Amino acid sequence: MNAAGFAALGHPARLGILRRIVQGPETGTAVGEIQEALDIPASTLSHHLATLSAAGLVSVARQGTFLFYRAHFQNLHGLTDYLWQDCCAAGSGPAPAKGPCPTGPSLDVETD
Amino acid sequence: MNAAGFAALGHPARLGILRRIVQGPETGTAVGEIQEALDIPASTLSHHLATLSAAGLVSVARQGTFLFYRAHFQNLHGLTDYLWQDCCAAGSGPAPAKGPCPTGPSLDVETD
DNA sequence: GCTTCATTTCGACAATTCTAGAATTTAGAC
DNA sequence: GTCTAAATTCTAGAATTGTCGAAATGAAGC
Repeated sequence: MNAAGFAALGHPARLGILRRIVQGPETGTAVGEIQEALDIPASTLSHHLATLSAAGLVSVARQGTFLFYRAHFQNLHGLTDYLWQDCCAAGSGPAPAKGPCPTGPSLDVETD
Repeated sequence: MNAAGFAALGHPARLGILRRIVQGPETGTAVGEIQEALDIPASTLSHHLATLSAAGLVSVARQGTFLFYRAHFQNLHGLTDYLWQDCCAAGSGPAPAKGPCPTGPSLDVETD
């Protein structure tokens, strides 16, 4: 189950899609907006969104003809929580230990 | 670059391998030990270790005929740091906010 | 040098994932 | 009911990843 979550993040396009969703309004981001911003063919985008959704990393809600995708933060947290439980089990390195909100946005998704 | 890291975690076998390495001694875990513990054919295991290594999640050192794999915690941290910078950029949900070492080991890798 | 052990590389096949155009579904407006 | 817009599903080909036995490599010990 966790592997599926990481696998869903393991593609530059999906990382970019998730980022767009995360940085969008809390009410969700429409597929068309993502498509326009990232310039991905609609069917390909839909496929990636389905992968993210199946992994529980995003949720979707319809509003008229639009579908709004929102980040599922709880499951995103769960994913890294899992990783740090592993790390801490080894007693190695001081875990993340980051405050509620560290630096800020500064990510290169397509720098792959 | 980050996508490769997540992709490396995106396979149950590799998650199990990493877990084994992380929970092993800080000096590293020999391939043979991992193989015996997880019962994976040597060539398959080697392939997965190469993937983890290419993603920078583990490092390797030879000692005689043995190869000892160790977790590269800095890069593991970097991976989740990346994720939380994304999340925080949205101003949503209180980031991980976990102390240095939370609960403990209690993971099901193969529960997939 | 030969042997043995630990691990990787090679090679071949199966399985999965990625991509994207075309057809379809869903919902609202007239 | 028909039209239009938004997004998905269908379909298929390309590309990548996963699996694993067999052969090759690297490092000791004799």
